[in-house]
Amino acid sequence: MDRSSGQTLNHHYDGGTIANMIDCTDSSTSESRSTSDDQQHQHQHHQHHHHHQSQNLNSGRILLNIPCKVCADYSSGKHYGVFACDGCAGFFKRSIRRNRSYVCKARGSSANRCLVDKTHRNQCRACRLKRCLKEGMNKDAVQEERGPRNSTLRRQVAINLAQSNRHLAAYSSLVDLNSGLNPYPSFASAAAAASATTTASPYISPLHPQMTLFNPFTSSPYRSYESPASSSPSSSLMQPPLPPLISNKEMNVINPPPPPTLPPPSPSLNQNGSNNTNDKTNVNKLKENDEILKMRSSPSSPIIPRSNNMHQFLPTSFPIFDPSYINYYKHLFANGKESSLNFLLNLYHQKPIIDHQVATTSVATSTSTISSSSSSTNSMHSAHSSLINSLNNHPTIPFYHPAIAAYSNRNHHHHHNHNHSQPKPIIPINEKSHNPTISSNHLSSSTSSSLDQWKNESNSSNRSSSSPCSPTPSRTSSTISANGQDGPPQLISLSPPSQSQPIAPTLTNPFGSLSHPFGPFPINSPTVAAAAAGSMFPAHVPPSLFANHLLSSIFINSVLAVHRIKPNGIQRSCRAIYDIQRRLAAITRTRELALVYARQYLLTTPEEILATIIERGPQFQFLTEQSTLLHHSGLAIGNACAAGGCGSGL
Amino acid sequence: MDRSSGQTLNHHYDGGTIANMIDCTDSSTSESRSTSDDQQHQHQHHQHHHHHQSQNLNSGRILLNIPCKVCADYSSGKHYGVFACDGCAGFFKRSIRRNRSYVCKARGSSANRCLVDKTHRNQCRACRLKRCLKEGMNKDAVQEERGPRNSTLRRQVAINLAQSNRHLAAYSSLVDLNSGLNPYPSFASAAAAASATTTASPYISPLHPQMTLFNPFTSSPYRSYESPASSSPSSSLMQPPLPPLISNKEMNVINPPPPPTLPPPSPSLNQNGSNNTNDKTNVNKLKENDEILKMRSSPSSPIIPRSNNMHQFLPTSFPIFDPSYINYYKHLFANGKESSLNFLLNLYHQKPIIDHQVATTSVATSTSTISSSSSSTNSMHSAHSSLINSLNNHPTIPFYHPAIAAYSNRNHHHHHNHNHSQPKPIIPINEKSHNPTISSNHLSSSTSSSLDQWKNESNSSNRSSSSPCSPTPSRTSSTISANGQDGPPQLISLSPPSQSQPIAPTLTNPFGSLSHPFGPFPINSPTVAAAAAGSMFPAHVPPSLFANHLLSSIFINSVLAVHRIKPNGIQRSCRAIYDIQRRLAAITRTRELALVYARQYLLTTPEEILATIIERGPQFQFLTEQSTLLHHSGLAIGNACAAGGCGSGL
DNA sequence: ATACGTCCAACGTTCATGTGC
DNA sequence: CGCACATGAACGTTGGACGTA
Ligand SMILES: [Zn+2]
Ligand SMILES: [Zn+2]
Ligand SMILES: [Zn+2]
Ligand SMILES: [Zn+2]
Repeated sequence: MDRSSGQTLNHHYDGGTIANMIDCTDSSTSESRSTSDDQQHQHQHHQHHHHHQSQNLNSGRILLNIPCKVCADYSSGKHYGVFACDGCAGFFKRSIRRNRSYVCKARGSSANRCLVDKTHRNQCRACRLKRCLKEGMNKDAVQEERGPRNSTLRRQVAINLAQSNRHLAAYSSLVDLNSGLNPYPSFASAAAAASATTTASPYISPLHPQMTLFNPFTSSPYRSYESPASSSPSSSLMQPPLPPLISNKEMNVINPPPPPTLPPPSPSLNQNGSNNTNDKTNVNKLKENDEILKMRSSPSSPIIPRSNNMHQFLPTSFPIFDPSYINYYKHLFANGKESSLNFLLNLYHQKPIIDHQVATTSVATSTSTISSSSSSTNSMHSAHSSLINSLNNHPTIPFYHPAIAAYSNRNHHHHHNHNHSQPKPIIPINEKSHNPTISSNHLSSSTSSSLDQWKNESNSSNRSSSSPCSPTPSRTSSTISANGQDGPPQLISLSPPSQSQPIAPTLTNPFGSLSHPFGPFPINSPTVAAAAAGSMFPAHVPPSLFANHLLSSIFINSVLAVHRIKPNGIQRSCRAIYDIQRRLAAITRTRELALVYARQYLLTTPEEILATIIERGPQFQFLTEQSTLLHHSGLAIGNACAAGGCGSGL
Repeated sequence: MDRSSGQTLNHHYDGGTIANMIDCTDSSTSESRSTSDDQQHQHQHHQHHHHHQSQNLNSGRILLNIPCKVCADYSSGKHYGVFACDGCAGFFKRSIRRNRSYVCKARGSSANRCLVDKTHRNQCRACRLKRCLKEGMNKDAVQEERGPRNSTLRRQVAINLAQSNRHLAAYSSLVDLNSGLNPYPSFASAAAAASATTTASPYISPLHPQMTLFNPFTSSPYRSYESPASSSPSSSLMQPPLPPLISNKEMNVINPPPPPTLPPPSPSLNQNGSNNTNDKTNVNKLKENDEILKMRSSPSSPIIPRSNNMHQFLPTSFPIFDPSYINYYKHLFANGKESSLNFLLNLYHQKPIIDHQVATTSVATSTSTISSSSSSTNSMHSAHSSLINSLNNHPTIPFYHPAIAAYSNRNHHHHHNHNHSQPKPIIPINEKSHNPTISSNHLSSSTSSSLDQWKNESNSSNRSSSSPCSPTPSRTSSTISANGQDGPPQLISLSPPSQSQPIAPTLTNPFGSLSHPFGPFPINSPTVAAAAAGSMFPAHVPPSLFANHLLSSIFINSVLAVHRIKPNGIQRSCRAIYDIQRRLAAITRTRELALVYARQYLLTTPEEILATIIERGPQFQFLTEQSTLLHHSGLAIGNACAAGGCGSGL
């Protein structure tokens, strides 16, 4: 086993030959550690009773009090046989794996004797590596490189479609096909369609380079609500600096570097440049080269000039499902990954039935104070403006975001000189709001074997003759009536419809729910973060994609209310999402990655999402720790999947 | 370290056929091995050359000469139906359990044809999994995730104990100590008190041996509601066999084998018996011997005759906290298990203030159809009977249990001949019920620095002079009024107080909440399991002890409503818990371990818990389990503890 | 004993950031 | 400045050790 080759063993177990041998090799410094292994063993056991390990305050990272044998930094455990810090471990791994050989630049008597400590360890690679080897780091413990964890996306879709095809066939056998239109198109055709346009994604299209501090999604109507974060330090509390809201990767997508910088594909790999020193670099170059070739050879990827009109490259329609089959969609989402695959595929490959008749999502309290664009042709954007509206005005919106909790626990991370002697109260939040899209009124249909069980009962009467995916909704203005309840349709049932309780500005809401005591600008209210921090669990978040992420959840549920979205709508939605992100980020001082994912959900083709889901499962990448967390708890698989992530497709 | 054993193994097999084969394949890596191991290898190889199975010297690991059918490494026996190594077995388990799907990165003709052997098995997970399946590994043999082991739970408690001192110190500096009574007893004194009576628990006291199929907690008043599971096969569905509800361990506690079987402590360890074949057994024997010695030498552990009167050995009082500081307790619970340990300590070591005036927990719908013993002297039991009552009657109880979800996902696992061709509907549940103990009406107090912020505002007027842990509640009959709301006190606010909506027997609950369409006997209703299966998330479970386990959570919250419990109450509570367990187990066909833990919580004294901690404390105090748990989680410590712990105090 | 399980140290990758050219 | 590469903190994975029925 590779692992077994750890030097560790030698040092620890034999106490004799090998350790002595190694110690003999480096007699100069080994005095402090020739006793080292055995004595250190004793020492460590002794230390166990004291402060053997110290935890980083800001993260789950554990650092031991044992110093790195190379640089005397805090080690994070044994690496390659010795106690070493992460940096030295990584350095050793990279050096060994790439077969690097460094040369000390020092001359004279100080040659090869550079000081290697925490602050100087990067000064001389040669001496650092020498020190690593001298301290006994085991080359053989460096394993071979493994494959990438997630792959380049679109290519692999077609590979796995056959499997999904069988899966879907089981469903399609249950479907009562009328009008000859298969509501579940076979994956073979889907694969063909996908492969036809593969790697030709126009969504990786450039925009105008803009100020990074402003909303990159062109002129937002919400800009008037932007808090001048940099201009006005009027807030009473000194706040940590706002992190960048958009990652470099996303910024490269929406606002890429100058397009003609694609290097010409190298005809020969060995001529790739002067700094290729080994094979591995060549392999990487090969991959890059392949990518470049693909992008070049893709039939429909011209060199797109910079433009603000990103939407011209978006798909012309983005059909969403029939709300009368909302229960079936819920089932698909609840069933985990493979079903959401079908969901996404159906979502993309079906023709929109409700062609130009776009549902307008009506919110209970639909006086949009923000949106100037709640036009009926853009229901997605309307949903999002209502989302922001709710976020601003409504007292009972479930206000959970993990970053907020993280914020209140880590908020003084960057500012050690603040007074944080008193612990922040962690206050649970009792939420009263419910998402109607996950209400359950279909318990009785569990025994029926056809897809009719998934029909929304309130709408099934006038839709029984239509195909599940080609319905004509009876009323287009209310797309979600999850409870089968008559009355005003609600996108997000944030409150009792009549609002019998006035919104108390104080905190003693008799409903017990979190009230937003601020106005429409909740940015600098510290109570929000403190309050939301107590909500450890997402309250009524459906077990779907975007679970655990409230705002993404709201987003995805608002998507369910949309029948179509046009490119313009996608852009506007991104704008809205960015606005939400900025508001939240102003509170939490984090990047609010969930909303980045929400944008990516919009800006990514379903094929891309599909490929990612195939590879990673429906989880946020940064949330997989939760599944690890749940791995230790007693939850079952489905729960772990749902609770652990179920995040955005990308 | 332990890992070194792997290397040893590889080397000592090198002379064999398989090793030669492997060495031929990857000569590069084997050549680079240190020469120091070669001698060892020769030696061991000679030793074990002709044995079919060999055991590593350093561990009990046994490797066979049969190669892994997947990667040709040495197998350690059959895993999931085929001979496989540990790595492939674990990989298969993880992949199946997490429902992963991988995509081979290879292109062209070599796609999905990656070499899978010992050294390359980690290069392509897709091909590895494919190979696993091809070789016949059985997906169905992968079981569900189990809960954390008891030892893990103990260690976590130990870790949290170490932290709680600091945590509590931060609070105690803020506490205005009046009457000279430190409301936070130092852990040193607590430890001393615990160690004084350590392992002398009279609670490990025998009972009458009873039928295992009946409730071992004597005659339950709920027995009339028991479904004659074995006698009446009247249920339409053939159900899988009910697992044993009580582990052998627990049964030994409550109903032990004949008591005088305590063996005399062996004076010499080397004479321990004939079946000690190695050191490991001797070590275990040493531990056992030590235990026996301790039990014998404990001053107050007489040989207790079998008796039904277990309660005579229970503590006479079981004081619970002041409800006026309920918010503080909530905070403690929200902060994770470290705080809940304080909870336990405070809970036990404080004198009951409300001495004989036991609070009666009144439930909103308090017409107990089950309990014949809702006497005022047993509030704990009353809480539990109301729990059962709610479980039976109430439509809006958050009905989540991981085992239920697990059941519906795999319910036909053991019975292949059932028809399960149609997929089970997974139906999300929209829950309306809220746990009042985690309601938040204390947002405004986040900036106050004293413990007064934790005071329940509705009760704080007449309690401001009392110590946080020694209050005199103003009204004893309503212990929890979490919202600061006047009106009927609610233990678990399962419904709107006035019940404006009649409980609809159908499924079209306008509230969108899960209704129990069955009567008071929900045992054989398949819709319950199906419906509850959709509830992936515990709705409003506080992030406390027993998080993720609804019923335990309800239990622990009901504890908050109890000021005292008498031995009789503990027994009756165990009865009630068992009843709940049986009902749930009838649905889920699992053992419902969470409720076993709940009983242990009752039957174990805080001294026992503490003694275990102290006993193991120095050993585990600085271990890295928590770090590993937290290492991958972006959550802060408290959250991770709360989310990952979810266990009973023991 | 076998074959499930969990646990966790020590591997791995990923990617924002830093640094030198 | 941009580019290319190195760095290391933060997660994810693996498999040997050990618990349990
Ligand atoms: Zn170092
Ligand atoms: Zn140097
Ligand atoms: Zn194998
Ligand atoms: Zn492959």
